[in-house]
Amino acid sequence: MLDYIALGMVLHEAKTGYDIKKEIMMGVGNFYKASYGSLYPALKKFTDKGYLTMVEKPHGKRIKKFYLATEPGRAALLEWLSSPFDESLSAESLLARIYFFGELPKATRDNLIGEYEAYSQQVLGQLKEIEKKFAEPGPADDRFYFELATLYYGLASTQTALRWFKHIKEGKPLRAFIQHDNN
Amino acid sequence: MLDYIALGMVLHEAKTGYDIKKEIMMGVGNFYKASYGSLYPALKKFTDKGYLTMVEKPHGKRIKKFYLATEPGRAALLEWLSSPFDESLSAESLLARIYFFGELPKATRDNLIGEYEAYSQQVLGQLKEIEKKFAEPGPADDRFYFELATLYYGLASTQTALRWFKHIKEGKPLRAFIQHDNN
DNA sequence: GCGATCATGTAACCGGTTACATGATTTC
DNA sequence: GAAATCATGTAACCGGTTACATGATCGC
Repeated sequence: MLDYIALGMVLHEAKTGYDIKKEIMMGVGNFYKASYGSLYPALKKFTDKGYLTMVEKPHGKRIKKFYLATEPGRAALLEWLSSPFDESLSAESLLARIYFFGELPKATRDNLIGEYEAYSQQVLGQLKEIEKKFAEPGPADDRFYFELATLYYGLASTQTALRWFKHIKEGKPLRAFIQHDNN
Repeated sequence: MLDYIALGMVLHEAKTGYDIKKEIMMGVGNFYKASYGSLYPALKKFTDKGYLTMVEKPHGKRIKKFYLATEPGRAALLEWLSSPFDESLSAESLLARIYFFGELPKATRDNLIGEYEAYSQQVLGQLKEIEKKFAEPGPADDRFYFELATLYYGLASTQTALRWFKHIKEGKPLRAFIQHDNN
């Protein structure tokens, strides 16, 4: 996953490993962290594979290594972005893909977001099933309070995800997605 | 992490590895998945450490192994639950801990939830800073649409988390946390 | 000149997954 | 008696982190 994220960061501009890490922190750091211990080997791997080119530029007494995506690299990224939804994909993986969705044709990404949406809808249904089972007795809210609390967190997150998918599929203005009132 | 989650699942009742896996799926499966390839070794590790007892019960031609937390095991779990917040903790790790918060005295857990809350508040501030930078120009919402979209997802999730922390710290009824209207 | 930060990497470790292996019990 | 699922494990692998090692450049 880190390998593709790094690749995505150098589609349009050559960057050093150091810069790529900063870019990752700023761009997807919200839900994904990278360390040099995995980044540099990943860059080497994708360079060996032909997905990246590396050019060395002297900078004073030192040599900086600039990485840039090749055409096969770009193609590989698009394929990664377009690969069909699979239940084993983590939320972070989905978010990382969507980060680069501007690279995909609208039809493709709408289709993919639709898949994510369908799955979230399914998860929501499952969580609601579980909720029903526990909520039935009525006053037994005390015992299992925290066990249930995490379930409700899941319900809320899934609802938010669903709302977000719809929002970005329709290309609505982003600021409208969140509440700007309190705090 | 799996080791502690498994331990938490056998605080009050002895279960087989197979049962523990099902319990994990039902209880925290929402945000955490376990596989046998990690579960069985984890059970062995904590049994060797004295955190779990294992008793074999014949069942027809076969022997089932039932695991149950020991007193040191319970103490270790409480210590894990109580360990102070640390930025490197994942959201899943936090949720898993909170799942077992019913085992902690109210003062301790309120204090911990307060720490989580403070950190989320800080994250929210950072995300809002980034948002401000991008939102400033005004009409440049088209380019970087998906890059920004993940930022707004982060903003919404963090807001939800904050609302949830406050909700459960006050012990409010859980059903009141989510919107039951649409769908 | 000093501290921050730029800059690149390696080695040991770690928590986990996947695939494999095996077979008993239950349900129909 | 077949299929589902109960039940326990191992071995190879994998994506990553942590700690270590090293040194140059920039801003003050």
